[in-house]
Amino acid sequence: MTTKVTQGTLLDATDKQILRALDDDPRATIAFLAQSLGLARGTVHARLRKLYGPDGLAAETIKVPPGAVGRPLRAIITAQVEQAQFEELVKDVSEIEEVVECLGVSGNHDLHIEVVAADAEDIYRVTQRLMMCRGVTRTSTMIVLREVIPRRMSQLLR
Amino acid sequence: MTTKVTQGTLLDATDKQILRALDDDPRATIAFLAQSLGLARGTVHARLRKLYGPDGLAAETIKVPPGAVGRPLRAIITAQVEQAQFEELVKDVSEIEEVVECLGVSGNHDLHIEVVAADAEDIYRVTQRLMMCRGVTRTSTMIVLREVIPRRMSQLLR
DNA sequence: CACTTTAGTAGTCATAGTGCTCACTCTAAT
DNA sequence: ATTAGAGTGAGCACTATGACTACTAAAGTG
Repeated sequence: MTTKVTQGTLLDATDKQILRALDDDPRATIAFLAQSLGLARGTVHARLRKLYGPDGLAAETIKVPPGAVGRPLRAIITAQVEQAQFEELVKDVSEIEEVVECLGVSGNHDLHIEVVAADAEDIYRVTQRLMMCRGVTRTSTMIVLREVIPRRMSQLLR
Repeated sequence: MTTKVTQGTLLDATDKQILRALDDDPRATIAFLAQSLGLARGTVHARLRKLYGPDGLAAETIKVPPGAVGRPLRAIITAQVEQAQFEELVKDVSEIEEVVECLGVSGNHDLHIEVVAADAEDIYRVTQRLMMCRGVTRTSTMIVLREVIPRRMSQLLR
């Protein structure tokens, strides 16, 4: 088995089974997992300790619909930046709490920023704030009209 | 308090506190949460039952680094589609397991698809498969070079 | 205003789960 | 053949859970 759960190592079939079951029911007990997966309780216990441990693959996160925190709108903002002051830029962008993710991508645009907001005006304000971040030269905003496939990971655990 | 946790309702301060603590430590016990947040055990128990309950705001999901399941590369693919056969298209795209999310967006591109893959060749294969989905007329691929700000939600729980 | 509803607190209880050991087995690698 | 790593099943003391109680406080209704 390929079980060493450290950076760069893969999850084996048992890890995936456990994580999949946990995705179904995040607060399932160890005993329940063991029983429903046909494993010994100690085994699940040990796996979980590794998965959640210091250099494990921290395995869960909150999945709050942005609407539940007053920000039902989503937008994708792409931004072109001057490479010079990159670290300062990252700091500036990080401070915008509406920013949910920021990726550096290949292609015409340098940054790919995902944002949640209360309404259209709010998105406008966020865009303005982004324009004021050090190094940002241009932005382009796309509003998310529909979640065609909501974010999913469990299909990767097979 | 604004506590009815149903669709369209907001999380109140207590819900947010609990979820934030849970984001830190997904497997924290109810007793621990109660103690560290200065609430009665029964209160946390009741809140959690609602949050995770049938019409609660299902609150956690697995957060597996795609590298841990053999797909260290990420890409954003934008696709233009013919509106006609939309439902069929969604079905086709859903069947591609490398697709992690698919959003309908405003602007020039109709779909905004996030993909994980084993390597560049794998991304190429996924792109080819997307092109073969009913209704897709054009795609454009951006490789994710760096996670400038990793996906984060907890800043919204304040 | 009195009344009802809803949420929280602090306490109890029986049941169940946890984290930990141990001795044993199985498998793959040396 | 021997060793190292993982899984098993069992047992242990300890803790957490879920469900209950009686009581309090705040908010909404007639």
